[in-house]
Amino acid sequence: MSKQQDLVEHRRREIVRAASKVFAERGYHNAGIADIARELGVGHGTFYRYFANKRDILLHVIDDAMTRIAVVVAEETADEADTLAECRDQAERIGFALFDVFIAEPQLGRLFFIESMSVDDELTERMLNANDALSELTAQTLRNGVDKGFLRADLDVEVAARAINGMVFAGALATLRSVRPQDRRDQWVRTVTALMFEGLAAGEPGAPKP
Amino acid sequence: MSKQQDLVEHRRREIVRAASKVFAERGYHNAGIADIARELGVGHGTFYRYFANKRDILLHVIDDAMTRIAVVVAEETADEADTLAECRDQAERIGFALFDVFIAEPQLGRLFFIESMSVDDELTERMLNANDALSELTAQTLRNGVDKGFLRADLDVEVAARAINGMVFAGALATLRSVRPQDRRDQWVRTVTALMFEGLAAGEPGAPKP
Amino acid sequence: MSKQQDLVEHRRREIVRAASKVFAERGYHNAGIADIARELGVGHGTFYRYFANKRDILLHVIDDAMTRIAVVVAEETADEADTLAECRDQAERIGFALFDVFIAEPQLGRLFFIESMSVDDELTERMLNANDALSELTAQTLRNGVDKGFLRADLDVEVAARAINGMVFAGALATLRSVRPQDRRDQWVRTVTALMFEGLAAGEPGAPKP
Amino acid sequence: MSKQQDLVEHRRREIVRAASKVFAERGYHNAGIADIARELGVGHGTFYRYFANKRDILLHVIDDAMTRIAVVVAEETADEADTLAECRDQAERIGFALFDVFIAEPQLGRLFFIESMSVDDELTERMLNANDALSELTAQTLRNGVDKGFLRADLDVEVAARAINGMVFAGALATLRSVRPQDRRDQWVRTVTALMFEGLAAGEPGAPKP
DNA sequence: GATGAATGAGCATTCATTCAT
DNA sequence: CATGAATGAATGCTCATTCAT
Repeated sequence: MSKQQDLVEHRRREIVRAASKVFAERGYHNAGIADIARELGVGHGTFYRYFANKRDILLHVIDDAMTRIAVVVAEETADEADTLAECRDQAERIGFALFDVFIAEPQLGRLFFIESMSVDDELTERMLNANDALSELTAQTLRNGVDKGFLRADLDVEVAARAINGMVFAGALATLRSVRPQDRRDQWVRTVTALMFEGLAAGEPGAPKP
Repeated sequence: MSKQQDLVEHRRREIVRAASKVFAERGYHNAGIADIARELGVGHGTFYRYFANKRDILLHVIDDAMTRIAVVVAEETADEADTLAECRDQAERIGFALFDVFIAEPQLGRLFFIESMSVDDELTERMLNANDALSELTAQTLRNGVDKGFLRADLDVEVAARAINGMVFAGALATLRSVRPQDRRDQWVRTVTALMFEGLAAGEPGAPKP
Repeated sequence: MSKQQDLVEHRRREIVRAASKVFAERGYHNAGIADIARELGVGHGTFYRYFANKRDILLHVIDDAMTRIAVVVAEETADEADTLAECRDQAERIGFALFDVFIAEPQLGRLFFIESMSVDDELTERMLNANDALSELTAQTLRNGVDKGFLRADLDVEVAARAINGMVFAGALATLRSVRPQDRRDQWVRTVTALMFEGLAAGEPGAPKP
Repeated sequence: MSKQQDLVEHRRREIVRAASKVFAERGYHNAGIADIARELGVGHGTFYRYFANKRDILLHVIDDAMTRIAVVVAEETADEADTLAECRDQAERIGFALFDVFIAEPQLGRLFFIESMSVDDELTERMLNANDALSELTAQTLRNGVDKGFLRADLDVEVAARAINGMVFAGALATLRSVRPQDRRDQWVRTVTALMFEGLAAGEPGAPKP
């Protein structure tokens, strides 16, 4: 009984995995159920035993991707930093972790940023909500820093959070192209962290504030 | 003869404009040639007198979008800043200008970031190249600042440029959702500029560098 | 403009005609859109320019059949008979006319009695309603006869009407099988009319024979 | 061994019973093997141990239905009537018996008249043959009456038999719709019998009434 | 024997593209 | 030049049937 359900769960995961690959490679619209079937070496009728329809598979593919990303971020966001240095370290850790996720599964970026946005309004909305949720995580971290006094008091936390996430996403997208993405990881994370915390300006004492 | 060509060019522009609207509203894959035809009030056979196929129309739609964005950015990037303050002003101007473009044509964001990435590999590649080009523009500006000494000497210019563009894109995407995007413009631009130039850290004298 | 619409109407009729044939020959469920297309010598996409889907075509096929039957029956039912002899004549005329319809289009019987009943509940209901309507026509004729005194006063008009229609349908179904149905027409109509008006019982004095 | 076969026979009957119900409720084409399996609470692979395929099950369902009808009719047709009154009584008995069968199993009508005719030519043919057989039973009864002189000498026995069966079928179909079919039984049988034996014509002297 | 997971033939439907008018 | 009727390739999905367990 439990074995039965394990088997079912295992098969579902296999399908989601294969679909992830195919959707990422060919895109949701250009990929046919037949492609996923071939990828998995099963008959295409088999899908419909595990998922209601093509969109349903994508939904699970996206959920899967989202979960893996959320887990990483949530893990590193759990603890509150008490000093600027801790906060900076935390930011670097999140950066490294996220990069590692996207490097480990090059498909993830495409699924997450592209395919999920081009199917229908409902799914797009869902992704934008997910984006909001991730931004909120970042915002909480920033808010903590503002409250504890080691981040600017006048920071627009929500906007800054979104902007920071935008940098992270740009990094993730950059991995889509580079042949050896891991090489750029340290470079990216360090640069973005520095940009976030110290800004671009050459470090004169007492950098002016608006 | 020249009048002929004007007419043709005018018709082409009309089609591109209508297709922009329809593709942005429904998405490339969900939009049919018939939808664009209806939007324009012409027979759908007419398209094939001006464009080779559906993809070809999208290509021109994207080109059109890209051109409008590039023009704005190039305009503001033309002059070289000589001081940090000038550079900061320039950054703000670019930010405002970009926001204005995306606010004026809410479709633009969707076309540029989403639809253009989910058609086929060739077009995706093209968009990533366009992204590279935009990043290079930003990078030049940064490089100028580094050379003139008012930006950090140790800045990884390429990565920073991409990260900054990522923030800008995040802002553009944010306009996709907000009902009154213009309200958020100043907020965004100021926050991002501050983040870029001064960083998040509360301004102690002599902020530490890595 | 009017010519345009004529063309459309003509095409619709052609499709209904072809579909009638194919549905009658192979049955609704066994017939594919491709079969109808082949019958008509057109591409199967053409259907979907004129009808929403397969069921929609059947609906029109049935409507068409029903109309042709209703017209015949209504025509002959229009006048009220004043004497038994007139009523008998009217019955014979209806019988002949119906037979002629079913003989002329051997498909009609199958479509009307069989295919229309085996698609879905809604359509079945519709056919049973149509049957009710036909029965009501018969019932009116009988009621007229009862009122005028030349039909039994104690006749259960509704039931008798349905029973009579049952005989007519049995005749129509009989044409489905016979190779030369017209040969049986006179036989059937005379026998049924006699049965209706004089009954089976051997002729006691006073019961007129044809 | 005999016990084995009993078990097998029992299972076959269970399946036929369940299939009767499901086919009658949803129609042959709309019913899936899975529906019958669910109805019976067994795995759907089980069917194929007892029947060759879906059509084979229907065949047995129909046979079953036909047998139950034929038994009733044959039972009442066995004895020959010697007088008009006996013949009339016999007709009423058959009518009552048939009605009772269709009332007891509302599914029967649909299976017998509708589903059996819309699967394929071979099965349709078979049903028409069964109809012929039933008509022949009726015809024999009529022939007996003609021979013995209490039915019209000039009766077209074959046609009359079919017409009479048509009335009976119309009654059976009427039960398909009515919510409380038993209420209409006596009405129907009396009206049809009267129609059969005395006709519609107002009673000239000598025409007996029930 | 019983089961139900796997299968793939089969089909309705869509829509970009063509071309006769 | 413009049109839209016609087309058929392409594809998602269903479900009867098989067969390993």
